[in-house]
Amino acid sequence: MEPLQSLRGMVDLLPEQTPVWQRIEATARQHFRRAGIAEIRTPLLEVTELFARGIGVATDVVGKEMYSFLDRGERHCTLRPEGTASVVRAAIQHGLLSQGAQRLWYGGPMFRYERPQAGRQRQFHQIGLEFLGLADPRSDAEAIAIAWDLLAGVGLAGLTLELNSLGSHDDRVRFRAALVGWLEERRDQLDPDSQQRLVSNPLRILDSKNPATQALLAEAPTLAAALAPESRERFERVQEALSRLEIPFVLNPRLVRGLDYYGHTAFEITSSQLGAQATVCGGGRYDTLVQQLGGPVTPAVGWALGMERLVLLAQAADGPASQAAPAPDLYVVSRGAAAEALALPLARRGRRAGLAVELDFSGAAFGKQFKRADRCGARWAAVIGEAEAAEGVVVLKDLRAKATADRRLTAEALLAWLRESGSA
RNA sequence: GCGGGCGUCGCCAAGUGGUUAAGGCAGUGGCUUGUGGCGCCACCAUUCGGGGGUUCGAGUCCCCUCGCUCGCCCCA
Repeated sequence: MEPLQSLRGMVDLLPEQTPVWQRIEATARQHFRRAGIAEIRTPLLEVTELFARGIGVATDVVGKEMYSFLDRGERHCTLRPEGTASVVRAAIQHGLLSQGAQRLWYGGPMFRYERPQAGRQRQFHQIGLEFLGLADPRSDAEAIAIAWDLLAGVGLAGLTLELNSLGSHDDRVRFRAALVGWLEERRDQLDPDSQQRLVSNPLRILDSKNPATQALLAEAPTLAAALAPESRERFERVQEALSRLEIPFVLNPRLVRGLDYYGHTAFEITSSQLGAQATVCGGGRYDTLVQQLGGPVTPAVGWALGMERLVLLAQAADGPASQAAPAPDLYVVSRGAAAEALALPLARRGRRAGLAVELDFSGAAFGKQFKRADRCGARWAAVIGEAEAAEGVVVLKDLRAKATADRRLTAEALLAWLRESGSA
């Protein structure tokens, strides 16, 4: 029989990795709770049209990366490639938007059919934040600050916050025309990818990695120059707010987010330690999305951060040592039918009393069982052999001490003693 | 979707055409029918991701395929 494998790009998180994830998730929850942000959970599966309308049909995410299929009822379904569209859909569907501003967070798996590489899987995990109904430039800064502090809370340093303004819809239309006009005249100097994008998505040419294209772009009209006075002022307010929070940022005029719904503030938090996929967190303002999905006119800001990339950085930051599984308080060792019958009940009583208890079913030589007890880091061993079983007693052995005398106690006395000694 | 690298035991890893595939860790059994962390002994890949081919002979060469990985694209 050929053993089956997980699908390409679908990764198992084994027991030794799970603690890092839990730690990060706990940190995130804590930061959200302090900031008064409530969790929302939405389905992993949505109608395909939600993403087509929300993210934009012309984007790569929608065009070629979605896990889409027809269900038994002939509905077009898609495994969510990102979280924002679903959150907005849910907020509209349940009338959350008529109850005032919503400060929400979500977390969980997302799916994108791409070639896996460092920091990128087909099923990956994001934690995201969405502020719905907030227009104030300071809310952009607040959202960014929460991301920044959360990342710091996980213990990461050396991150860069890159900031840009994409302006209003009108600003972008104006700029796009200017940029396309200018680049058309120099089409032959563009790399093939960028030539393609001249028609499909001209703004994306700005963050081309091609050196020649970048050199050319240095002379090109800039987005910043195309911003209307109100847009520019708004962007300045965001920067002021960040400065007051003492959050350092770098203006990056080439920063263009990939999804259609972004306007005005756009930002990314990047790390130089991640290889090609440097972005840990990305987000921005999306004042038109809610309306586009059939809801009331509602300003919004949000971001998403990539768990896999965060885990990569956290592991690099605090090394592999912090991942040790928590050691049990008590390890139950038994040998002989009568004794073995008592082991599980004793373990359960211990657990009910609040102790972390593991037990050995092997019935192997005591030496073997002690070896295992020792390896798993248990503080104490409870030993039941033929004699103890007959006497209704348990031997408590201190695994940390070298030569402390063992104690012979009843089960009750043993558990009481452990509780008092502070092991629980 | 496109390019580069790689694929030998659960993990790490020798081996680069010649008869029998090192070693370490982990695991199992024992030295010690009932007391651990050390030590010692034994066991643990008829087989080198899979399938074809070349050859007297292949883990070692060729082709295909699958997987992993890094990069491009894109993005968190």
